[in-house]
Amino acid sequence: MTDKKERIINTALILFANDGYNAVSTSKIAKEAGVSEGLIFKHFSNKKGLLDAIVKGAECRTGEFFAPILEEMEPLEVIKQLIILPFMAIHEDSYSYWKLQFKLKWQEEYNKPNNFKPLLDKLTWAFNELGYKEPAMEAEILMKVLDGIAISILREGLEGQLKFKAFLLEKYIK
Amino acid sequence: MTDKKERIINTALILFANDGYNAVSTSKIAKEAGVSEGLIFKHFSNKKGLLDAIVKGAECRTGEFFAPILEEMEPLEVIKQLIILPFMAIHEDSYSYWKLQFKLKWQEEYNKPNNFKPLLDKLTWAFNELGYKEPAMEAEILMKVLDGIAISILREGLEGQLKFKAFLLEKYIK
Amino acid sequence: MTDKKERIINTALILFANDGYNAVSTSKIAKEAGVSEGLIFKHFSNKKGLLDAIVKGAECRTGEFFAPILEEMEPLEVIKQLIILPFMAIHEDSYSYWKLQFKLKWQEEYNKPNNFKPLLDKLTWAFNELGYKEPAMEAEILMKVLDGIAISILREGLEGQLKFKAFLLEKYIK
Amino acid sequence: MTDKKERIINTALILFANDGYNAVSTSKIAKEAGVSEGLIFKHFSNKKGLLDAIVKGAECRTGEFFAPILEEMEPLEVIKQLIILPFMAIHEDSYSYWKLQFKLKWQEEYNKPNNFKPLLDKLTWAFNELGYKEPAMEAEILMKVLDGIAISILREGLEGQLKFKAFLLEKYIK
DNA sequence: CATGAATGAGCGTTCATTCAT
DNA sequence: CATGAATGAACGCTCATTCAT
Repeated sequence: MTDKKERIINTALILFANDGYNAVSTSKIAKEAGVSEGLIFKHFSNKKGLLDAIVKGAECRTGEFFAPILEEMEPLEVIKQLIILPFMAIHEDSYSYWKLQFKLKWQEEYNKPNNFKPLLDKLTWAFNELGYKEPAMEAEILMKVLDGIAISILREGLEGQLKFKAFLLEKYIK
Repeated sequence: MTDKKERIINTALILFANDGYNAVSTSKIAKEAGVSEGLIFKHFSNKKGLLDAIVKGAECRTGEFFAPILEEMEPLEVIKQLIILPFMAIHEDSYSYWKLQFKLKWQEEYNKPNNFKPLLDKLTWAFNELGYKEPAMEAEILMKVLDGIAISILREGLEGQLKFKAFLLEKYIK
Repeated sequence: MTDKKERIINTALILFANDGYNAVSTSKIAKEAGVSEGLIFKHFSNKKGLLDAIVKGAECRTGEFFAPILEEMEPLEVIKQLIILPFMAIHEDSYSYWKLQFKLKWQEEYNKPNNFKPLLDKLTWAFNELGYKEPAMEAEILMKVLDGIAISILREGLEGQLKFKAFLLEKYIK
Repeated sequence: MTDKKERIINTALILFANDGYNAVSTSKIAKEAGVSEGLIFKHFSNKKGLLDAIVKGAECRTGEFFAPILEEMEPLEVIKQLIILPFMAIHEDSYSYWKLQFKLKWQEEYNKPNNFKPLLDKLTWAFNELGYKEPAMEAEILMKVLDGIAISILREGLEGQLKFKAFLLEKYIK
């Protein structure tokens, strides 16, 4: 991957995450990245192709966070690691990746397969192992909470949400 | 309010909710509403002004749903009514209002003050009345769950989420 | 039809006829016509739509030349009028219309139905009435000659071809 | 001539003939020919230079068809061979050469000297030898017919035009 | 109140061409 | 000889907005 191609991806990621895919023009990306506009299309064919390349790259990075949880065989540890996931994963480096991810959810036309399904299944398994009466529903509820926390972190920063880490760990892990 | 002005608002609401504010052109709104494009600007001066008018109208309607909860003085009843709120509020008539509301949350440029703050405060009060140890945090958590449910209803329909109503009522009301 | 709309059509006709449809940009048409580029698309939706409007207009004008021939019931008169047709029809006013017509023939993608078929049929009828052995072939041959003359007129002017009028009339009408 | 250079010429010829010079991009030629786009400019400096190379090559090939006619000293044989020329020359191998040739006639900017002038002169000579009253005009008329036949062959295939071969031979050779 | 002709800036994209390797 | 990254100008087209009527 050439330097300029990488600069396009990085610039576009940040701009897309901040302003939304539609609101960012390819000319702005090019200008910001210090590249000619045509180069974007040489490398990615489309504006959409550029987005795809970004998302694919992001999936690799987020996958790294998911893998250890999916492999964990201790139910309580699964729940614990899932609770602390949003607090660990959304740091400076990957902030834009996550923000883009959540923004795209509201972009009807960009219907990528649900990224979080494997985590939900694992969580259901954990609740089941622990003898919860309604493991599937417990899992979905906790996921909604963590989703909400992630959204708040992305919008208002980490600090305001940190209190929930201890609270949820206490509630679910005791 | 003239007939045509109202038609513009109603048409734009539906289009904005479905396709997003940026993706809908004023020309499409005019065509769909059966009015001239110029009329939109006579009435609302801006495309943004049209959005503001819609949001203001929406706030009135959603406020009607919030009022009885805010006036309720029985803590358990507050929680109960809040839990069933997303299942009651998001029906055909107001579906577009809510969808637009949630979509706008992700448009950075449209940063209206948090609509749900009064509800959150009331919920905190209720949990406090009921002797919960961390009423503020309990309230925020429940709000995040309900937020997540509302989002799912808007994206996938009511049916898949109905199960959570009973589950949450059982959990919080016993 | 507004003044500007008409100016767009007239300007585009001349440019298309001279330089070819693909070689003329909408921005050039707008500039030459003294109009904003956007207006072209307001009136004709497409660049292609503009071409269609021109061709439709041209068909009316060329139809006026064809009608009297198609109604003529005297075989010799049919042939005579057809021979003099290219010399009469391609004058200053309609020069661009014909040039465009012939140019579009080589534009594979623009496959309009054969305009000259009715004339060919009438000519075949005339040759048949006059007792020619192979009226269909005689008609096609004469049409090819007249086609060739029209092409030469469009490319090199009327003068060089005028001699053929007398020659052909002598040959076919005696 | 290197293999790749030849591949560029052959590919471009076919593409130009089918889609027209302007409609074919250098990138498409490169892709289709399996070479890098830069190589086209190394060899021909311009897109126009590539076209020139093709046309020059084509002139050699078409010249091979003209030579025997120009050398023929029997008037009737000249006419006969000229009549059958379009039916002989436009076969699979050289189809694209002729199609391109005729297409370029309508590109104003590509005004190459009339290729067919020597043939016309020879034909005039032949008609003169045979005692025709207006040999020059007879020659031009027959050339226009053959031109029209060539065009029809290129656009609709050989079959529909074959009938004219016998008809014209009968008419001119008896 | 309402229309619709008209605009100008910007969009995503294509293209012929250059140049370092 | 050959590549392919890179460019800049132009393209067809969309858009929010203005204004005379």
